[in-house]
Amino acid sequence: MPELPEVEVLVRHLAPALANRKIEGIEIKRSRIIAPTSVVEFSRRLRGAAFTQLARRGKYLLFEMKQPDGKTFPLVGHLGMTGRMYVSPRNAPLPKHAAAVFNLGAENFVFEDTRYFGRLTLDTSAIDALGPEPLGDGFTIEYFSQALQRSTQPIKVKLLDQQLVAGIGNIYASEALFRAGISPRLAARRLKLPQIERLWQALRETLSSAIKRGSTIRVDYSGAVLRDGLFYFGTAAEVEKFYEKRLQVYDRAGKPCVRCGSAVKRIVQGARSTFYCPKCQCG
DNA sequence: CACCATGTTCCTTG
DNA sequence: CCAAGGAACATGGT
Repeated sequence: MPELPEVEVLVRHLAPALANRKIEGIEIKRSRIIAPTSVVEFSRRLRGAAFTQLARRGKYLLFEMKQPDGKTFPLVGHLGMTGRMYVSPRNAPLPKHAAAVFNLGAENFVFEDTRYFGRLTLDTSAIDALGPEPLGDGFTIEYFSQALQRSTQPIKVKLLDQQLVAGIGNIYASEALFRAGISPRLAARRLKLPQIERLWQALRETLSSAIKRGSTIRVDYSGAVLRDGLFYFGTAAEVEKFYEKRLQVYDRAGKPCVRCGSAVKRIVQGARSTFYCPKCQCG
């Protein structure tokens, strides 16, 4: 379920549910998701520890753990393509693709991941390589402009570079370029300053409005309820209402552009789909 | 059967 | 050495 907004919404949901909960036991069902940490080391460090703080960095979740002696250490999570994390009653059945289960006493903290691309590990090295937070103070127009000048890659591909800016994924890269009216094929270094400013603004608006929307829907990550096809859960009516106006171009190939009515196109860049309106995004 | 999928890493090629 | 492109990872949906 991953891109910055969905991770942010998840973090806000999980933080109060996990705060001060102690880990009584751990079950690792797929060791690849804790790599490069070993199962033995993972269990040794975490059994008896408690969750304290929870934060987000790019698409990563940063759990602060506290040992009985008061020392703290970080636990790093990533949802990959299909990961979900939630707290559910201990007697609830575990999902088919449960990757890790933490016994919190009356409840379990479950990390479920169909494709097992996600991570829940003690290795924090991935965090160090991340660029600035797009919604934070470090992501200035000056920084963005300088960084883009050094790249010949198409702007859509460059936006997925987590060292440029952290948290943009395949969906919101297309969405932000649509909002800014910029062609995804334009080489990064070819963007003019007005375009860079528009894109900078579009990125921040796209992400923050997605966070806002995600925060308004009733989210039940644990329930065996409907999902919206990607990230969220709720009743049929809730999901339909939520889904309706969520994305403006992504996955809309052949459908009319919401702004001008011409057909949305799908192209492949860097082996991944890009969606755009050839008429609104000709710059 | 074919192709597609929210992400990251590793390998090859130029 | 660097950038770019692609495959791999693993499972499911259409």
